[in-house]
Amino acid sequence: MPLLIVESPKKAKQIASYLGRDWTVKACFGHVRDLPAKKEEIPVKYRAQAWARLGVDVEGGYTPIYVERAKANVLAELRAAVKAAKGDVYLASDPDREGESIAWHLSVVLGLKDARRVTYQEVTKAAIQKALQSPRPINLALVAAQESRRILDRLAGYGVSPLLWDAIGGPQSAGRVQSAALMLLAQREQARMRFVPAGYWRVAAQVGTTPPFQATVQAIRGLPLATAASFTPQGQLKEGLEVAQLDAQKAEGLRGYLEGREAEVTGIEVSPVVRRPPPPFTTSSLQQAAGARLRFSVETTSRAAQSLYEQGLITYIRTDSPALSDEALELARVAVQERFGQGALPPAPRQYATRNANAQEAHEAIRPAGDFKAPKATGLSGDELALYTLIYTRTVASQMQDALGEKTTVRLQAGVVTLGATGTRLTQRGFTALYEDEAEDADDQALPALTVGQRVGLSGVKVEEKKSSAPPRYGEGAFVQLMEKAGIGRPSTYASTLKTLQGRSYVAVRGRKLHVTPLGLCVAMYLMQQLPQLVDARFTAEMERELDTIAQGALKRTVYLDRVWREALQPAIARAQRTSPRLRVPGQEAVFEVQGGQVSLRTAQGVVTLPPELLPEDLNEQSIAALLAGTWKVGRGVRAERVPASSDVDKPARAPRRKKGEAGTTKAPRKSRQAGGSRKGKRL
DNA sequence: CAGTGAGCGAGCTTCCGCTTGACTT
Repeated sequence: MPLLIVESPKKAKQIASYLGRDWTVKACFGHVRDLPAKKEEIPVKYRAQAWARLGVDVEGGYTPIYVERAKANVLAELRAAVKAAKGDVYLASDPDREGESIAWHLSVVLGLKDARRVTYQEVTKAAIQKALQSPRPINLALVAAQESRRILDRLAGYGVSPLLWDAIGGPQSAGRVQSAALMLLAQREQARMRFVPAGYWRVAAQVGTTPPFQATVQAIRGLPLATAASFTPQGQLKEGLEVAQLDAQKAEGLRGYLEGREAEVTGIEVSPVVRRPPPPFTTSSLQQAAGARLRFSVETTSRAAQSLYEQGLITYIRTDSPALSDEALELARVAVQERFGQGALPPAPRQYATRNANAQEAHEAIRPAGDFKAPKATGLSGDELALYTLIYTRTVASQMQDALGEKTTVRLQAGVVTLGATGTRLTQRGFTALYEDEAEDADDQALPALTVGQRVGLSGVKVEEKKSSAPPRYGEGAFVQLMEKAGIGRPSTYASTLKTLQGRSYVAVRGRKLHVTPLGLCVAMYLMQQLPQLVDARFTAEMERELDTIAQGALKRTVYLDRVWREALQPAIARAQRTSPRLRVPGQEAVFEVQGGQVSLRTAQGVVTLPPELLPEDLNEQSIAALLAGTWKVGRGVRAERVPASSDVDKPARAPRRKKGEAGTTKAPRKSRQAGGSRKGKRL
């Protein structure tokens, strides 16, 4: 009886139902071998080698040591199944670089002579049967690309981390993905600390039509009024920009000038607006949307999605492709037709392509599985119902018509002052019909019918001083999307990278935003100075290009690894200073110092060890004085948790217990270090 | 003489990516 091996047990069950009793289908649960993680995993015969710690013979052609990683019973079951199949085995791991590698490791571990590799893009009976008819040998060039990736990550991670043990102290870590991610966050944090806000004024008047509408001052004597975009991050007016700047007195004068004055409509522009439905979900866009709309953390989303997948309600959850299978396109179109009628459907199904250059597209989009159960029919509740509804709605919406409308821009002249207003009106709701519970854009207003030359009255003039704001900190979802765009990490690792950064206390979540801790800033700055190539997101982009060349058979693995290791990383590690970094705190007369994994703040008045919950945003003159006096407490001088905006009120209520858990995650590892650190517990 | 404590030295920490339960708390 032939044997088919796939990665996921869920998929195995599905495929077994297609193939019937003539086949055995087994899961290998992902990778079955890996480099040894720690000393006791290194086979005894290698332990004396200088390179043994790395698990890769860097002197002998980068030969890796592989040890079995899978749970013992998994491999035992596979071996028994291979025996029963008399070697008639098909390897159907995922159709990407990692999947090819898994197939190769399986062929070695299971002693398969002429391994038969099969791949398919969608899990349907027809696709599987077709795939089984054309098995091919394992693509060893693609395996070499994966092996290069694995070795590079090991050399970078295990090569650089020890520098941090010396320079920072404690169980610190560095890696191609986590350090580049940390750097992105640190750069944003630094940009915020350096940011100098600039003041500007917004002046708006009510226009006395029926209905009335709001118009804002655009220009005075033809000179545009300064806005946030007129200033540099240093708070200076941008070079060569001529704008009108107000102060309190001038703004008040302008108010008096406009109040009760008559204005003339001098221009009306109407332009068409087309809004396309958003594409079906990938791992990263689902995490982003669930964060924004349901206020889920990345971890909450991952957990709920995994459960929905296991219940057979949605397709595979770790994917970088927004594409829908033909079957799914049809089911989504049926759902649209049943609810909104034929008119809501575009003539042809909409197919979506990824815009991500690194996408491997081994799976389709995240969508309802099977027969597209309506959310109400699933019997779900709580987080899972909310997430399923989000996925269902997004999938169905993706097969609906565009929303069409027109945007009207009006210009008014009142003496020397030019005012403007815009309004958008939808003429065809299209997919937005599915999102009717949504609040409209705050800027959108209905404009009355106007004609050029018409005279209208201004009243209720409001002047408001505003400040340009620093680039915002990332929320978890937005950051996952940034990682994807930068090409660092994979759908299966976005959540765990965030967890690693928090577990190491480099990053903390406060008010649903990602903050870099003082320790994270010190680590990032140290790496930036000593190993700039590692923290550069372009390192990964370059790696991906080279791996592609290896996969095409046009570049030798050893040649590439020599270039990144022997000629670049290894000498940089050898040259690196191992002294602890000092980091000036922007805007303060203070310096971060770090010793034994502990960050202290040094000022002219003295030195104080920073409490673990202190974040850079907490530092100002008052808090530094309190720290030195030993009276600082978290929450003092920190804005209270944001009260939900009114538009959030109708969203599903979130259980408060989760917030508590999130706040706790950053504390535990630090405590263990302070206690002397012999605790072996793995938190990650 | 037995117990205590200071001081010293050795050993440890770590990567990324693929997949799920089986464990506690």
